[in-house]
Amino acid sequence: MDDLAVKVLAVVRRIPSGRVLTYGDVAALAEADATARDVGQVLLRHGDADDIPWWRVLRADGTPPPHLLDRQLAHLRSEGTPLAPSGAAVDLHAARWAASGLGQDAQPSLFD
DNA sequence: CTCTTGACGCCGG
DNA sequence: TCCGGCGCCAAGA
Repeated sequence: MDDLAVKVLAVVRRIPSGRVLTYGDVAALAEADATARDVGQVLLRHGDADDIPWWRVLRADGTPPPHLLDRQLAHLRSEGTPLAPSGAAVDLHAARWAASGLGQDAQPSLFD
C-alpha cells in the first residue's frame, strides 16, 4: 500500500452518500501527482475493501466503466443518487460532490 | 530494457 | 450523438 493509494482511498471514503466524484476529481483532491488513470489503478487493487464506497467514483461523463455498469448503478440507485434521464448514467451536474475547500459537504446547486 | 495492459479523458469526424 | 484514435502513465511479464 503506497502513499498514493492511502491518499486516494482517504478521499473516496469522504464522499458523502448520495454524492459522487469523477476519477479526475479524486486525483486532484488526493494532492499528489495523481492522474485519473492512477485512481483507477488504486481502486482496482484496493476497491474491494468494505469501508471503501468505490461506486461513488465515476468517469468524467457520469457513466461507470462498462464491466461494472450493473453493480455500480445498483449501489447508486439504492442510496438515492440523482441519475440522468437515461438512467444509464449519473446526473453529474446534480450529484457531483463540491468537495474543494468546503469541508464535509456542499450543495449541488453551487455548480449552477 | 521493451512491450502490453487498463476502474481515464479529450478531440475530431 | 456515437465512435475511434491518441495521449497519458504506472505495473507486470
